[in-house]
Amino acid sequence: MTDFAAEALPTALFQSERQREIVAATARSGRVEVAELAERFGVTTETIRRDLSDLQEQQVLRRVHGGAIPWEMAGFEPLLSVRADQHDPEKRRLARAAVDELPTSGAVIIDSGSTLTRFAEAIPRDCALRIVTNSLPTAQILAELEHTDVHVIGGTLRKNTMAMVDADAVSAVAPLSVDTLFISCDGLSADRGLTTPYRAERALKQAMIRAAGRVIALVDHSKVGQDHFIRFAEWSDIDVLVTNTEVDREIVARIESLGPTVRLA
Amino acid sequence: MTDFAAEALPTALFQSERQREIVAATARSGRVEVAELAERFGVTTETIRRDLSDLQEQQVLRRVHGGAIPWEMAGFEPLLSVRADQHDPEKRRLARAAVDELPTSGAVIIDSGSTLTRFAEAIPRDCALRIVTNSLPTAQILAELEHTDVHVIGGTLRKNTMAMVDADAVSAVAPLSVDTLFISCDGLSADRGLTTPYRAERALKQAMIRAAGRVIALVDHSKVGQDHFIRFAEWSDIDVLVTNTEVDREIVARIESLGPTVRLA
DNA sequence: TGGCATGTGTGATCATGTTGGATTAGGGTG
DNA sequence: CACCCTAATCCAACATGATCACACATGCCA
Repeated sequence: MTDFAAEALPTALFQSERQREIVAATARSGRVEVAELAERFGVTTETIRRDLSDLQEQQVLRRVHGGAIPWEMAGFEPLLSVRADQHDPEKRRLARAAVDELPTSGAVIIDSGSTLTRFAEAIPRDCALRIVTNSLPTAQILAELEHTDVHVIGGTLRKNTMAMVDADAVSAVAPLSVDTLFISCDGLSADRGLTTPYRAERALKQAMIRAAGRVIALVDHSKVGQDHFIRFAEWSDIDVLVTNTEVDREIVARIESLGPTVRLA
Repeated sequence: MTDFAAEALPTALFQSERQREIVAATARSGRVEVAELAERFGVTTETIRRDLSDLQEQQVLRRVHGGAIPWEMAGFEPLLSVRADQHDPEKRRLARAAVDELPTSGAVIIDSGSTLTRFAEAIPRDCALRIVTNSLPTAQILAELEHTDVHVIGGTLRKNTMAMVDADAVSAVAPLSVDTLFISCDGLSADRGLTTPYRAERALKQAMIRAAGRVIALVDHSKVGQDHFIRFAEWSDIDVLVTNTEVDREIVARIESLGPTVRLA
């Protein structure tokens, strides 16, 4: 019971002040409760509920039964958010490095995955390419690039990755021809190439590889040396592998002997 | 506790002096109240309100209901995208009403547009449908419906609407057959039906209408009576029009005589 | 005389409380 | 696992008082 903020405030607060406090409390403790807030501010639970609804509309926090939680902690699939939390700085690092691999003109595909969403964030604002993606969050970020044409691959939305990976997506990718593909995977090794635990991903990723003249794989070091059940690319398919400096150098050497250039960041 | 209110000033102050004092008080305590200031300076609340409006224009403080707070403290910039939207409350109202038109099973299409994004938010969490949409924000919201299959229509992203409306989108919609379509428009009138200023939208919206057994139009009252250049649907295409109670009742009557049921919310 | 600053009055809007009826979460229990 | 129960929570609708915006009136001073 951290009662540090329990001092009864002498004056009634403005709505905006109260809402600011609620946001701060939510960010601090990760969760606030309606009843607790009502008591603390000396208002009814209905008022607090209205505050929470307002703040939810402003996308500052998200309502849950009985209270609210910070916006960024909500909704997005455990898989992606957990991973993002885990190796986020590394992913940003290699995303920044991979920007060098963007062509100066033409078209590229950006695969789905949290690393590639970080990559999309790292693309300079003056970029003037045609970019194709099957990832909803990546598309959203790319939309802010003024001079870039964003093309979304349609299909059934896989909710844990927020990406389209079904047969519709494959047939939308098949006719494309792009300069560069930025792809990711859930595991890779020198022996088995790029792998994923999801069968559905295989056809799409292979279609993407066929569509691209040049393939750049962005994979953080935690996945290097891990194998999964479904194998979708061999090393001869990959032109450049971008990963973190923390990676096992011996594996890097073996991969490089199989063709790809490996860049560390 | 500096009891600065004790400086009861015998002489009436000039406006500029009073305003300077208000700024100082706001900076000092982080908040001022209209009534309190009025009493302190011996002027009416209306005068204080005018002062606060002036000072807000000079960006030294920010008005809130009942008083004002320092400019810089009004922090956490809420995403203006949602809030800046015109007629947002009305849209939410009619979105809630339109939920009744959802079938209990089967497939539906949800068109793009801010009203329909509000509609997606209003869909109950236990909804178990297959939902097709060409709107990125709508897809993102639908992704949280656990039992719902979300299908995204691919194509080139139109950045101002965050939706796909090109030829790719049309050919993705063409083969579909769904129970209900929820559609919007930029203008409608009894004479000219549903219209939009965007030529590209026409083919897609017509394909959607052809794909659907039942068509529900969600349009807030501000668009009723407005005509735009491109006409994409006649009233015989529309089964139900959901709009706000503020709408011109005479227009409603004329529309109903042409076939559609009109629901007011 | 005209431009300001200010006061006054009125109807609109806003923030909050209140109430009653729906929903939901979380336990049991079979 | 399905079912039911209970209490908490939520939501919509209405009521109320405070606050606000606007139009207009007043008064002051160059």
